Amino acid sequence: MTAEVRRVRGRRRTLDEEQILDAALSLLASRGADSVSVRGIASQVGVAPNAVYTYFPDKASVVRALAERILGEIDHGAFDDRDLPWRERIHALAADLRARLIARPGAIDLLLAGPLDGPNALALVETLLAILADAGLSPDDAARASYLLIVHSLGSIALEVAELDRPGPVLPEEQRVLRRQAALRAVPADRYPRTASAADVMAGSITTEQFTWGLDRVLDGLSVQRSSEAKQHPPDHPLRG
Amino acid sequence: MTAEVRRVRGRRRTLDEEQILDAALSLLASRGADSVSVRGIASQVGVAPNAVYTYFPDKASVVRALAERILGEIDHGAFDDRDLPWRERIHALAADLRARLIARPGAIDLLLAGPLDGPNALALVETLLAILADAGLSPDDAARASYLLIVHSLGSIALEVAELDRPGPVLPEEQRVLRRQAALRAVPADRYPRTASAADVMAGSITTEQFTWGLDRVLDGLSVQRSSEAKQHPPDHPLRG
DNA sequence: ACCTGAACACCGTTCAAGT
DNA sequence: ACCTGAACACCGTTCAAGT
Repeated sequence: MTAEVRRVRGRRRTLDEEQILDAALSLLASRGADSVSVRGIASQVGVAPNAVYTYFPDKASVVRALAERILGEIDHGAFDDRDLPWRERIHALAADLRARLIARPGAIDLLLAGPLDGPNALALVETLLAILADAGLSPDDAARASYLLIVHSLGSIALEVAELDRPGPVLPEEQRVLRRQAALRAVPADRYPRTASAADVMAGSITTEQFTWGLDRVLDGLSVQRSSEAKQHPPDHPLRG
Repeated sequence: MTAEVRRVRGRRRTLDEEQILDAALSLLASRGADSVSVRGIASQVGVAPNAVYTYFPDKASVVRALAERILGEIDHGAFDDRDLPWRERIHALAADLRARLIARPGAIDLLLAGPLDGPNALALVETLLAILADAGLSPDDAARASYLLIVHSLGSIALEVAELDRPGPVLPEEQRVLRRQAALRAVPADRYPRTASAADVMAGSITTEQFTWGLDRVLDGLSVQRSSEAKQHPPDHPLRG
């Protein structure tokens, strides 16, 4: 019955887990993933390095909590409007995730540092499964599809972030494309003829537009598979609702 | 005319770049990505830590060279048989890449640590573009498609490696699925009903079979896009050849 | 119970010195 | 030209001690 934790003896807590994660997030935003160190966090909150170990057993668990917290910023309620077409809902969810992770380079490294098995990661999967069920996919198809969509989204983000000059402030998309364009135009056409002549298109692969295009191709692929394997419910006409 | 570099004065080189990369690769295989340190490499080749800086300007360039070397292991010649169906050629290429990177956990982190702009990365893109051209895609479509395929492949691999208990030896696929299954079966069904009831299917998402399935969905998506935008050349009947 | 100081075993990198 | 020893500024983590 006593859910409250008794802290009778000894010093009061000067911090809590959230303040530690706040500090870590601010370091991540300002100076990149490498600066998210136990010592850096400690000095950010004004405490000795080893005081962090009062709240987390090791650095890995701080990183896990940080990844969870970033995923927790997503408002799942924004994507469960079943009146909207399911493709739109998935696009909105993916775009939201991408915008958040690109804005905080280094965050994707934290997410990919371990299994995505926290409550907020599971909530994200659950939301995706709900949308895919509304789209008419069977539970098994929806499970496979949700993983494929996560692979596409996180994979795109990881490749896009890998192009950044780390660390440093995030340049606007247009400038990043121009840099990539310059690099790709320097590709020797004698050795890489196809790459060289497609340089400008390849440079655009890190844009929002191409991310959306790729997502549409994946969704097309899922629709093809669905319509050929389960003809009893045609596309965009879910059985339920 | 004198392509040979003159080394008249001073000590002879006791090493070369390749030996450094050999040592780094063996560390990567035996003790994971974290152990690929300048000091670790140096002691592996039996030299003082700072001797590495004779061959590489900094650690980042060692990592770049290492990523390039891993991509260089792929035998592109194995995928340019134009008598084989293009889907098969892409599957073979992706499967080869995946097998190499899963066998060496940590390698995917090195690849995603910076831009994929080295000679071997470009050669990989060039090979993909050639296959996609054989498939009948326009140069622009092929460029977009090649990036999408790389995103899917590297994204799958990154998520799969993130599930591993790092560091340590790579468990066989079946055992990794069983571990994941156990974790997913523990998901509370009241809060995550869809995830919980799809636990066994979700557990299989890190398998070769699911990787292949996902790749097929992406390829389906590309085919849909191609057949609706360019009906002049039907699927699996390239214009050329 | 929580925080500190000090220490241990690392890390990347630089610099002056030796050959 | 190449390698070394020593140093600098880090890192994660542990441990005994103080309140």
